[in-house]
Amino acid sequence: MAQTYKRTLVTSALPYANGPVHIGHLAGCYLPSDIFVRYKRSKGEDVLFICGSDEHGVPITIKAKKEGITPQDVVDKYHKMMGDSFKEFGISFDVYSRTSSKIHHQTASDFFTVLYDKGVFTEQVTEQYYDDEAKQFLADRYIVGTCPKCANPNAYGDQCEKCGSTLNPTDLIEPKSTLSGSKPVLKETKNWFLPLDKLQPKIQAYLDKHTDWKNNVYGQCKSWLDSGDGLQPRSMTRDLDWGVPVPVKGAEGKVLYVWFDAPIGYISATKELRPNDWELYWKDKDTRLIHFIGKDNIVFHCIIFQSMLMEHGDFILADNVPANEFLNLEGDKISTSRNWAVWLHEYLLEFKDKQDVLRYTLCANAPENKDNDFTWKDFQARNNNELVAVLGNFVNRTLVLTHKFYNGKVPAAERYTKEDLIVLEELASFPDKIAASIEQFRFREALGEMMNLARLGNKYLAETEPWKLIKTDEERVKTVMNIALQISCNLAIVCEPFIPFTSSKLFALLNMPTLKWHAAKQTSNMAAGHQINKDELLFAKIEDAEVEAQVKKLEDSKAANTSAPLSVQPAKPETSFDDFSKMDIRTGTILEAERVPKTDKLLKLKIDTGIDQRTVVSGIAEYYKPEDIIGQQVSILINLAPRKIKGIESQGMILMAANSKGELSFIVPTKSDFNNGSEIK
RNA sequence: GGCGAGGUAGCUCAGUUGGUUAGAGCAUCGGAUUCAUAACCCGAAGGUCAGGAGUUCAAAUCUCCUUCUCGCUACCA
Repeated sequence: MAQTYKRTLVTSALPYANGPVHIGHLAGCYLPSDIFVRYKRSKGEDVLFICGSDEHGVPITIKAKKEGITPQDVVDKYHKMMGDSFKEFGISFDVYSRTSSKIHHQTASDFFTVLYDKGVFTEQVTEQYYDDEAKQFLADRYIVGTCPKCANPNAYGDQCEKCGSTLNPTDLIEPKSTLSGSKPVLKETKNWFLPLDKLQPKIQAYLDKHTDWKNNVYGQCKSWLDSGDGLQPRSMTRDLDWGVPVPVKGAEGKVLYVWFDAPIGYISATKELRPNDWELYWKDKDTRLIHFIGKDNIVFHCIIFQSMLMEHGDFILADNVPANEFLNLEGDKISTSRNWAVWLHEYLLEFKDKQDVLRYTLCANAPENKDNDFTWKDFQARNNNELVAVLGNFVNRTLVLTHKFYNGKVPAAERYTKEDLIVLEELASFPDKIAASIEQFRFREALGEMMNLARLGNKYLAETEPWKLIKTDEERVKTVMNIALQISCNLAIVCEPFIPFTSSKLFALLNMPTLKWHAAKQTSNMAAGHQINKDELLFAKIEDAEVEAQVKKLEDSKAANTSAPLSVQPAKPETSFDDFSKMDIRTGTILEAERVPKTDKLLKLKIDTGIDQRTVVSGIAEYYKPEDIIGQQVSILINLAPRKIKGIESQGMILMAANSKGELSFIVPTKSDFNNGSEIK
């Protein structure tokens, strides 16, 4: 901690180029990093701010396929859209690059080669699904099949989106390639793994040096290291054709794992920005590297990427990784697929030129230590009660009075009273206070301090009452107004990291050039006789109707989602009667039921099948309590091969109906005299 | 079930190595005021610090148990 650095390299998580940017992204990492960087720049420090689009990975190829365009088309579209949004909101990247660029491919490829030549990777041959028709291996996302848990026939190879379970492609019942529709076959393939298990001691030592990281970040890293068997080797290559080709002989048709490739994007973007001296920022011990991310990226940045850098050997490691938690919206998780989000490009259509209002609100409500909720009501309140009433109002009354008394010319401070000196001293103390908070990544606190400066101004005016004093003591009023103007000017300086648009507007109103951080410690930035511009409001009130419309918009999209008929899964491929009749399904009755210890979903059932009594383990504990289902009639597949689950041999499968929410229900005869062992056919 | 992060005023959050009557902003109520976007300024009210037990002269802060929320993870034939 005591270390001092000559320069800072700030990276902000590379957004994935398959959708527009929403407020969660902004609050999570782009706004905090921007505030941090703007502050550093204002202090005159050497800082670079790096970002770009993450354009590889399977979801992009799937989206492309769905829309009938190429992956390049997809990333071109969103790269531009995201870049525009960031620019419009004043996120001041020094470079906004992309991982599909040539320089990135080269950089990532070289990086891999270095690790490969050093023998860092372990090679491992595994069986993966292969599509014979399309002649390629299938990424998890390219395989759909029936979810073994909720019977959703459209589960992906890595996850079922209906019930949320994490899957392996081999878990799927009736897997199907999304490329050709054919049934994939298992085929051997070689991939290169980063042996995180062996690197664990090094990573542990690295983390031990950074116990000052935020609780959520440090805790989550520890969770990975300490849980179960510790870190596991992870494949750094994938059988896919969209990405950076693996630069190894015999690796045709393979690309780098997107999480290997993406963080290297920070390096290539730096190269792009500073072709000649980029290494200064990545390889010099005097550089401080900071990754701003959201909490979903913690493991990749703190463990995997740092391991890569360590093993490469030439690079510095991150000094801090300030990750924010998640921002919710009106009480619900932000969701792209449910359209439960505030999109930046849409926001600006309805709140033109109000970038700073959103920046302010998101910073004030940033999920710094725990998940937080964004509500439109709060957005309105922050604008009306804080930006308008405190900051805007102070500046406005200062400007109005200056024009009224002095035709807009800054009066000279004639003689300071004791009270004046106290206010001036306090005024000069703000930059350091705000800076201290920013340096600790406490942006909401920093923002609060900034507003306190405006409060100081309002209080000063209320106490000195220049509008009254002008009738009795004109000389005194000059000093008072001079001080009020100095406060306004210093506000323009210290508010810049948070609300840069307002800052430049305020500098313009004051007819002042943009001043840097150190000037905010001065109390005489505005010289006597200086002419200010005509007063104008910094912020406008936001009316109830405006935010109500936004809430309604959200409610509408929620209604659209819930009123939409529970989606029905498309039919599976044709099967033969023979295949069907191989299954022996009977009615049975539950005799006993108990929870399987240490699981959330499993019940151990004893079933009378009419033929015998057998034990079945079933994942229905979330929907049925053991005591409620004793005597319950069920349908059971009895000739399914037995399988051990949590050490218990399960001899059959209870058939369940599953709706699109993944909820389960027993299927039973609707007439009474169907004894155990009745065939279902 | 395991691991991690949280649970502090109506709302959003601070509370440093345990130390006197637990803080801030917003909202509420009262007062003052009119330069200002019914804004500002002053003041008040509002908390068994999730619950319980323990350690201590002293606990929001340390230990244990219970409970709720979020994230990761295991189980689903």
